[in-house]
Amino acid sequence: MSSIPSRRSLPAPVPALCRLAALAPLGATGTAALEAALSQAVDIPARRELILEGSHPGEPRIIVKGWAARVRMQVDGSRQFLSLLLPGDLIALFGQPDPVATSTVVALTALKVCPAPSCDRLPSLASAYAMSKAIEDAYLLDQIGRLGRLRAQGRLLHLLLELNERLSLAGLAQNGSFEMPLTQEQMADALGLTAVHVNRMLKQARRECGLVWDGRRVSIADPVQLGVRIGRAPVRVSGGRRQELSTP
Amino acid sequence: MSSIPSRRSLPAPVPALCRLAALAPLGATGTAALEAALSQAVDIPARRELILEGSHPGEPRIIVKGWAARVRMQVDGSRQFLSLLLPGDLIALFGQPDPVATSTVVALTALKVCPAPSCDRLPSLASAYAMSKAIEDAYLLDQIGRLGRLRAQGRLLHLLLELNERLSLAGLAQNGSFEMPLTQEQMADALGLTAVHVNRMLKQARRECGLVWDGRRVSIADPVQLGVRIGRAPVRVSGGRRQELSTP
DNA sequence: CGGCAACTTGAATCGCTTCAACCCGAGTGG
DNA sequence: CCACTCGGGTTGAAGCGATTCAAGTTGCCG
Repeated sequence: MSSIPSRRSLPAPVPALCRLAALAPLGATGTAALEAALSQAVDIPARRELILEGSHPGEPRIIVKGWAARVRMQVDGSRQFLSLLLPGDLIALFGQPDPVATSTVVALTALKVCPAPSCDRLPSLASAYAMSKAIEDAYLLDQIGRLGRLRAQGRLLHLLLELNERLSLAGLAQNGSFEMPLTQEQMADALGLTAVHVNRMLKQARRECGLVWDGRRVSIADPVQLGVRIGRAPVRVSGGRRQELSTP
Repeated sequence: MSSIPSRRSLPAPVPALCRLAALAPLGATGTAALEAALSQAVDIPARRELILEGSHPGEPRIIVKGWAARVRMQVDGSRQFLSLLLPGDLIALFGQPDPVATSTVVALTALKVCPAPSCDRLPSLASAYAMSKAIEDAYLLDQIGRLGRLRAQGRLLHLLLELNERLSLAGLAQNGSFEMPLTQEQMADALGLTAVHVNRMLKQARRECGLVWDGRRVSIADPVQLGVRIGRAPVRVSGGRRQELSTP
């Protein structure tokens, strides 16, 4: 919720730091390393490709600001977003030697990215990275479930709940309300639908689910209740004791 | 006893070992550790669940024989297979502390599984595991692309090519022909379709694509050409130079 | 002002699901 | 021995959900 370490109980001013601190206690050295890296953040224009499928992915980086997507192109020109990348997410983090990128990463908005500090000497960073990777994998599985077994409206609401959940971790969503920079066409690429149909489902969701979307900001009336309604549980990747996802 | 190291150039007698040896050079100690683990393989009946979503996943294991699936259940009772697990695949391998399984793993056929030797003291095993994990991730991305942007027939052929590719690595497929233990209903769960429609697409594929499927064995006339036709490239996760996974 | 990208809406078409019936081979038990 | 069931495969017909194509709107920016 609040950044873990010590001093501030206010939401961290930097969303990316806020997210990573929420994944694992960073300690003074981890925080310092990240802040040093953050100061080297560079700007990337929208539509720029950060990683090309089939090429060497380059050094690991952290998304500081803006949204990106991992994307797969089909021969017929249609696109499928494999996952969305939000502030605090890591890219180009690989375990195997001599890695080759398995997907293209493209900036959906203007972006700020910084190098991800090496975690070789910083166990606290290493475990934050491991958590981040585990969470990313879990959301990939969610994406498969969405595309495989949900209809258009379920997919849309499911994804909005995921975004709310992930942005909350970085302090970028409050009470089911968050900045939403994607166009309907980009939503369609994420959902395996056409932009036209996303538009229709959106209209329906506004009517039936208390969804507000003015083009810049999304507000979900009651995220928890909506999650129950469409059968979506929050993603959890560690912590043996039952969290309070209780249905008593 | 020995498999890769020295004497035989024939395919290794144990498919699981064959696959892991193909991922990274195992060396004598790695091979020995795996063979010791293989001798502890146990039988699991079909339909048994090996890991339950939301619970602690238990110790890492290797699938020695048979097929399994990672599966997500929907509230309405429909199932979606997230990935198929074949001989040589690892399960319950996590990087984060105190992990919680993000998907259920269920045996699709009768199974033999053995414990996966710890890789803490065996760098060669560690890199084989890392490769295995990277490959698994890559196939998850393929699954997303399949479900998001392919029609039924494309999905079916795409998956069959994936299976051919993966089984080849373990020495379980030759010239596009392999044992196929899945029912059409299980294929449907993997493809996000209904069993009825899988049946129809199969019939069409037999007519139009030179596919043979007698219920136990699948044969693809020309896997390479079919891959080109439907726009599928072999999965590759490392090695800047082009590998050849050639099917000569 | 024109031009462009994103959003909106309608109508026709298509792909897949749904529901149904039927076939077949492998047990199983009277 | 045959009637029975049961899981898996096969096929037809009807219905619906999503796509496609097309036209029109809005807002933004040079």
